[in-house]
Amino acid sequence: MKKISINEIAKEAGVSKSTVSRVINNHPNVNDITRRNVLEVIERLHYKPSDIARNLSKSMSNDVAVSLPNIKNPFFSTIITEVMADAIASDMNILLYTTDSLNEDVVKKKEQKIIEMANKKRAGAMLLYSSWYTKEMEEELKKLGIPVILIGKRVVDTDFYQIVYSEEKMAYLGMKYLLKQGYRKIGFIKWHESEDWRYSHRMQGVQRAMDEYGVTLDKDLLFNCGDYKISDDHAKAAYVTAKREIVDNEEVEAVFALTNTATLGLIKALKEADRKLPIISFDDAQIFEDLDLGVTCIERSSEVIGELCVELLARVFRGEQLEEKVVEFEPQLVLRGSEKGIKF
Amino acid sequence: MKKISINEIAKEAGVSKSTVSRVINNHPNVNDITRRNVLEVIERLHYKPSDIARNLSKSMSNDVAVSLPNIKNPFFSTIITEVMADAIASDMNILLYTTDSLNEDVVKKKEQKIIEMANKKRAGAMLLYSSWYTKEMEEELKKLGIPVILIGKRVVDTDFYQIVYSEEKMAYLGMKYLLKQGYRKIGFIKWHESEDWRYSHRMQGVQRAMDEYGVTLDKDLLFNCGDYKISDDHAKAAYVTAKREIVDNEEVEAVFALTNTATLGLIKALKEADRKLPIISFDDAQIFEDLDLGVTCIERSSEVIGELCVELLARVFRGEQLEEKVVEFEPQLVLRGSEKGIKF
DNA sequence: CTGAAAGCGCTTACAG
DNA sequence: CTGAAAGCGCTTACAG
Repeated sequence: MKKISINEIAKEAGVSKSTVSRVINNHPNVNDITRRNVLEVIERLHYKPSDIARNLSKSMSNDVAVSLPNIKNPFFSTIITEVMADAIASDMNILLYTTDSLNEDVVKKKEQKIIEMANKKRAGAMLLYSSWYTKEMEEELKKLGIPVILIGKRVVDTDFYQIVYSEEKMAYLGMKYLLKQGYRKIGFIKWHESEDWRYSHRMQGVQRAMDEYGVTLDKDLLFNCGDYKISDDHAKAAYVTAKREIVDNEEVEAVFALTNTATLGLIKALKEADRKLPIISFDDAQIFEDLDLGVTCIERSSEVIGELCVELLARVFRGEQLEEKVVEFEPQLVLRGSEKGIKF
Repeated sequence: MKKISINEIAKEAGVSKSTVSRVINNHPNVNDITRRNVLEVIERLHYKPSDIARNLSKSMSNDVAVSLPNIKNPFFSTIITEVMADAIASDMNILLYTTDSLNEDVVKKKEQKIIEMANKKRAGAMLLYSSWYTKEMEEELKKLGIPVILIGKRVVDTDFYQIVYSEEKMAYLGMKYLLKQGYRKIGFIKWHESEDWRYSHRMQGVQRAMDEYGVTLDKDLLFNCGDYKISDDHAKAAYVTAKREIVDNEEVEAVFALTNTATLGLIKALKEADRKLPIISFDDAQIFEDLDLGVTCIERSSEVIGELCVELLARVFRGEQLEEKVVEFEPQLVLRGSEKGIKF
């Protein structure tokens, strides 16, 4: 079924398509009665101008490409939700892409494809959270020739806008608190650095806190989930790791889970063994509250980040050049009790 | 920064744009050496053909509009994830829209806007989950003139494809099991029918099971979360409701939570009061497993639904007319222990 | 195997 | 206030 176009409207209304275009775009210089007539025809024929034709002719775009690791993590779904609400209100469309993998190579390959797709779509802006941001990506993104907003850890060598939080500072905050509580044999649930650069930053934060307290890292207390290639499911991998290595480990006095999903897996394992270890979670999760688990965590507010994205996006779409290239967040330690021992 | 177009490539390669177009689209009738030459230029100039120009000229589209209530519910995020993976692999773009509200009027207004946006974008297909599907929506959707796939409860009077599950049957299954266990004073956490049609279907299922057992419904055991307009957050609303009306209610022998999010809130409230009531959840949730809560539920697999969407979408995009307009799912009762009393 | 030309559905100076 | 014409960046018969 063929869509009706501006030509049919023009013919039906007995005017040129220039005029139709003017009324569609609310140009002032249109005779009132002409306008009303055209509007009536548009209404009657259910005509909706094609964004694609319009974008082509104006060489602009009303969609923003959003690339995220996944959408199941509440952190990301919250961001999307915020951005979405504004997008719909502002007549912008969101082209959503997710990579959905923990494998660095897979992710990079997908991201490359995603950038290419956004490119072909001639998106007007791009929002990107990449776990492994590289010089090559920066180059690919630059070729888009559109404003890009990077979310996540700070990238030193970039020309794009950034909404950042310091992974290092977050880990530092959590670790320092545990040390302050007097714990010394602290275990870490993490992935290999090679699997995710974020963990190396987190470990730096841990290290900084230890240095302050004159404590040295005990390699035996680093529990790498990556060692068990069980699943792409973070929680499950952490669960297995905790079950095998932590639950019966008398050494461990407390655990710092370096991911909110890992925290979930850890809790499950501890619960099964009925071991009420003190734990702290890197990142909060709605579910912690829903289930009243009293999980102490280092929080970065995805709502706030979402709002920031909305704001930046709006301005950037208007063609504004922003002064501040980088917006940084202050993470916060939220005490809920689990730092003295998790309850189930 | 102006994007380079097919014209620049043609000029640079010393051929016409027709030829460039042919090599882009892998037409067979191109001289091998011409092709290689053009390819080289394309590579060198980082040329990516514009989807928007191409779509306009071919009067086709490579994006699918997806409209969902929200993206935080695992049921929906799973579906998107499945669809996404396939979309990226097939060079299709997903235009994502969510309504994010529990208010019927708000949702309807947003959906109208969403359909209009998809229309202007000239999307090639649409995937839609609507909590309040109406005749008017059907009409609006028809005007799109594209294949539409409805997910959710069965709509009797529609020409579109449907991927359905029976809410009635699901509720029936859960209720029947509780009755079979011998419970008679069964409480329900639900919303008002007026707030969401799904609940009326669910209550029909409940009724059918009761009829079979010759039991009559006790209105005092219907706990409507909608009565507390606390929050758009299902879990929180259910938590408050349960806390006020269920936790200290000696009458109640078991609870059927008519939403997975409600189940979460209920568990939280029960846990605070340390009341180990038997409960069943309508719908599963990943988190139940992650936390090892042993929640018995009626499950409909979002993975399977996601795969179905992918398959239908692929065929429908190819212009296929499918025989089967409706695909129905069999819900399943998954026993995990909470039907005898929730553990925390 | 290749190019000129028309067309996809809009917008936008330019005349009038 | 309005229309004819060119252009946005592609594709696709139609000739050759």
